[in-house]
Amino acid sequence: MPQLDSGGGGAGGGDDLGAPDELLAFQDEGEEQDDKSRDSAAGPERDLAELKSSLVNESEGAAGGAGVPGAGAGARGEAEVGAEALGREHASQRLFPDKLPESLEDGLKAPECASGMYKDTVYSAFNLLMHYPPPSGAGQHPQPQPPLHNKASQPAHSVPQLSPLYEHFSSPHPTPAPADISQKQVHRPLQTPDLSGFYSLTSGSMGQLPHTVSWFTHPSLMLGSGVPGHPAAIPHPAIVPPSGKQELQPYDRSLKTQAESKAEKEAKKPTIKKPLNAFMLYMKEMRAKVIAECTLKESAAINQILGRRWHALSREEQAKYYELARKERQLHMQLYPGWSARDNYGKKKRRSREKHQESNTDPGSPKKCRARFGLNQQTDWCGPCRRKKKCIRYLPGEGRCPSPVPSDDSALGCPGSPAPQDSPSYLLLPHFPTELLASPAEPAPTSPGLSAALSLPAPGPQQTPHSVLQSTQLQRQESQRQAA
DNA sequence: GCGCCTTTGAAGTCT
DNA sequence: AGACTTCAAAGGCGC
Repeated sequence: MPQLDSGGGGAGGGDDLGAPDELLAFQDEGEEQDDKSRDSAAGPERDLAELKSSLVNESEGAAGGAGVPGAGAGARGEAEVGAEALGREHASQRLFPDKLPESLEDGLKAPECASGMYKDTVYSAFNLLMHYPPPSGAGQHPQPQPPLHNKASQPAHSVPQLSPLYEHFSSPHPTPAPADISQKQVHRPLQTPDLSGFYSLTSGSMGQLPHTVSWFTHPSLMLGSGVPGHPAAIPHPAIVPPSGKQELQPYDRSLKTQAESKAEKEAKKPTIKKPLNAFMLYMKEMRAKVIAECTLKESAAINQILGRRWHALSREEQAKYYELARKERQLHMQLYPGWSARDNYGKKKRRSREKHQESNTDPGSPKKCRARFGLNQQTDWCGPCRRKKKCIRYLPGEGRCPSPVPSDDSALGCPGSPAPQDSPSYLLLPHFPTELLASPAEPAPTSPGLSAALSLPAPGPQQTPHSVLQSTQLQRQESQRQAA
């Protein structure tokens, strides 16, 4: 697997957490070609890669011109700009006075400005943590912040694209917490005997983040509950209160047994979210743009588009996000030394293994059906209506799909909209805009930017990012031969 | 109101 | 060790 070039300032850094911040190979058969084209940086394949990038950039540029708020700003909370943004802006101006006005996509567009994103995201934010002066009195008595800007008056592009963690901790007014956060948020660290082990950084981490410590202890960052004033009490974007239930009244609580209350406490523990990976950071940043360009709101479709865009990104562009994600993990690790991803296992979904097994044992389940007909489990819809959830070919009472999927792909498509042979799966979404069904080579006139927004590949053998679908077709043909 | 969808990546678990 | 599973974000949608 290709590793990030150390020269990219990336994963080769000595302070790795051990996580492989590597540019994962694409899942399609164009992987080798992509790698070769990027490695050789010459020839028609290189041109193609540039074309892809230009498509992405073009669409993103169009989005920026359309007044789409900076994706990061869009992904962030709505009303948290104000003094926070100004503070960041000032800090960034101090740090990178020459780059501040440039938007993130500017940094993405221009290879020579590839560091621009770092300036606006990783480094500015990280340096912000390092250098931004804590409020006077070691952060104990902050001066009231006058309302400096509202969002409308704050140019989106002037707001540095900050990753959630950096963004949050660099902000005097962190991501708005739930109104009842003071009642609900009981930090996991506060329930551990060793408070110092969590939000207040260890001595080693303090050495690494000297200025952030006092910043973190800013009273405005404190939770209203828990240990008032304790430096460990820091609201955090990665910390969410337990889903929505009101706490028991004291009287009710008194009725609970100790074990029950303990179990409830466990259940009500706020969840420390996983740090976002590179793709998640990218999605957060770009979602707003895609929504604006494609007038889509369905996240499933958006994510498919973003997934393709992600693959269309150059290694350097992806490296920025890998680096950002790496620093996110690093900071997350410092903030929550004892945290493990396992802590959140089972909290999000009750989609248990038994459920999966049940689904697998269901002869008409989509999974079974796709397997039966050689369809890809991840990308293929099962049946004429392309439903993921239920296999349309499953006939109740018969318990199994009656026949293999015909070779004619139109059988997979809804009437009147046959699925292209290599159509991306997002084109199969039920509510996908019809204009997006236009040929990738000939974008619909009504939405010329959509093709670019989707980063649809130019026709040609070298542009087959959805090899999954192609392999699916091969599998399908194979299954047909076997059936014959 | 919960869970699914959909994406990639990280990390945990299982075999 | 490798395969598999879960969870991060997001918002519409189905049940």
